[in-house]
Amino acid sequence: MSAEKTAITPTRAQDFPEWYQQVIKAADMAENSETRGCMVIKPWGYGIWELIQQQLDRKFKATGHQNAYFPLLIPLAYLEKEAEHAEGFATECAVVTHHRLEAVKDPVSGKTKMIPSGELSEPYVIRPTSETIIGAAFSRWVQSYRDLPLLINQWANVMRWEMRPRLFLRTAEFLWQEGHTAHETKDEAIAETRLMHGVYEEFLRDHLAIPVIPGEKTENERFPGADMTLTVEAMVQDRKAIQAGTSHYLGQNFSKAQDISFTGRDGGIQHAHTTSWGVSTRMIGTLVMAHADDDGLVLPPRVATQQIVIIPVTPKEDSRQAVLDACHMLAQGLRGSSFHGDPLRVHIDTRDLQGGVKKWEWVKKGVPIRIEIGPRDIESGKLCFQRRDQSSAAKEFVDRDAFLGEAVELLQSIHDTLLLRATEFRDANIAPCDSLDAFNAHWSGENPGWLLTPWAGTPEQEEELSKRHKITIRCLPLDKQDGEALPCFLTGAVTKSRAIWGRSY
RNA sequence: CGGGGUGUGGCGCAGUCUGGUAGCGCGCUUCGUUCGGGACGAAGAGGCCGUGGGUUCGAAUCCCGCCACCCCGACCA
Repeated sequence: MSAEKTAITPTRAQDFPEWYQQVIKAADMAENSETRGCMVIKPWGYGIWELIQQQLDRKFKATGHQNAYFPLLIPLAYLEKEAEHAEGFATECAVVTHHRLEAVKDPVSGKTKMIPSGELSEPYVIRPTSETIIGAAFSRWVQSYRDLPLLINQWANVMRWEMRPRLFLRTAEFLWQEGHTAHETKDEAIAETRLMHGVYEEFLRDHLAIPVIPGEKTENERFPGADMTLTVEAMVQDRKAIQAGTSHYLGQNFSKAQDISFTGRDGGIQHAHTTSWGVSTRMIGTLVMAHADDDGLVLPPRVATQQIVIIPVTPKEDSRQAVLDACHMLAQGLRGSSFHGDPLRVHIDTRDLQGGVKKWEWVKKGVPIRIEIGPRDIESGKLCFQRRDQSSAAKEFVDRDAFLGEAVELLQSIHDTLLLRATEFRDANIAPCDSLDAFNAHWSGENPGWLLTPWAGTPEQEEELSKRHKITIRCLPLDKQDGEALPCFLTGAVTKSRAIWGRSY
């Protein structure tokens, strides 16, 4: 049998990285911009981000956080306060050194050039993350234990001068949220770190249909300046890992460096315990790599810019208006339903294009449900619908009235299917491993998947293995730190702890 | 920051070796046929060939500089 035609070339099996770029292009989500390493996020991609924002923001508010906004530019001196943190971000910082331009005519070409002038006495760094500038504010805001906890979130853009950008996964500028909190005690701060870690896990699972493994980073992989970094790790279709979100317990490192201190219940001066946590537009890249197929994007319904697209089939002028009326009536009805608290997002595609062109456009954009209504359906009261989680040829015919009642269930079923598929794929690609020989052999494969091992090695031993196989410990899975005591695959030392190893983005 | 590559209508490319003033496919516009369907035909619009200088009667093409982007590494949400 000849290979079926796919909407995306190459396919995942042929060239995964190129397939990824083509999916984004075909779905019209984003494009590279003139500005080095930066992307233009187009409406279809930005719509996904807006939904992610709205839904996450609700969860942040529900857990007691408030939004605020801090400056894009950070005084260079702030970054020098926490040594480990500064060192961690130094090579990626973009620096603002001037505050005006001067028009100068080039004597040779006669063209006017704008030359930076007005050098700043103190340069600014474009925020790569905001711990330092938010910490400076916290040090002013916190005076007494009564001012704590301080629970702040910021939706913002940040800049990290990355050497190898890739749409959504790694861009020089990206959008994210960064939560920053200060607490009276270590226990409270750690509880907060875990709470938000849990929020991320739940969000990825219930909203993006991405099953993640919650775990802790090893010392080597920790955020610069953190005492503990929790992560949610997703496996995408080439079996690589993507860190989808992190939550850090920063101890008193930043509060001591930036003097976030307060008078405690006993009248003594104490330093706050702080946390920070964030997810970024990288989640959109993760979503693409987790769910898209060889026909393009596949959107989980909760973050689909449009959840249902209705394509009127109007072959004859005399029935045209009746078909359009039926489409509008159906859309109206559907918009009256709600899915997880939001009205259904329904679009009628009335553009004057061939039906097949429209269909494939929406397939490539990943719309969960496509509906067609034509003259024959007007008489019968039916409609034809197609699910994006099924073959692009599969069609179902149902009564329009019945569909109205089933639409929400249908969307949930699509979500469940995506989550189940991703979970089965992930679980089929995590192998237990207890010997060094098997470990070493594993990584020579093309797309090796992850290994779960008993682990009691040192950071130096971890680094050696990481470099040799181009892998990292993705995390120490939270639910696997107190298992059966087994010998570490490297050192032989008996341990109850397990580590997950894999290649990552 | 190292190694490679590419800059030509909206997109993808040919033309560059062997200088003589620009071409193909897709897309776009219009008309017609077709269509529960990613169709076809015809006509049409659209380009200071990345940028600055040099050689030449003449440069997309040769020489020098610069800039940008892409791919492969090291770094990273």
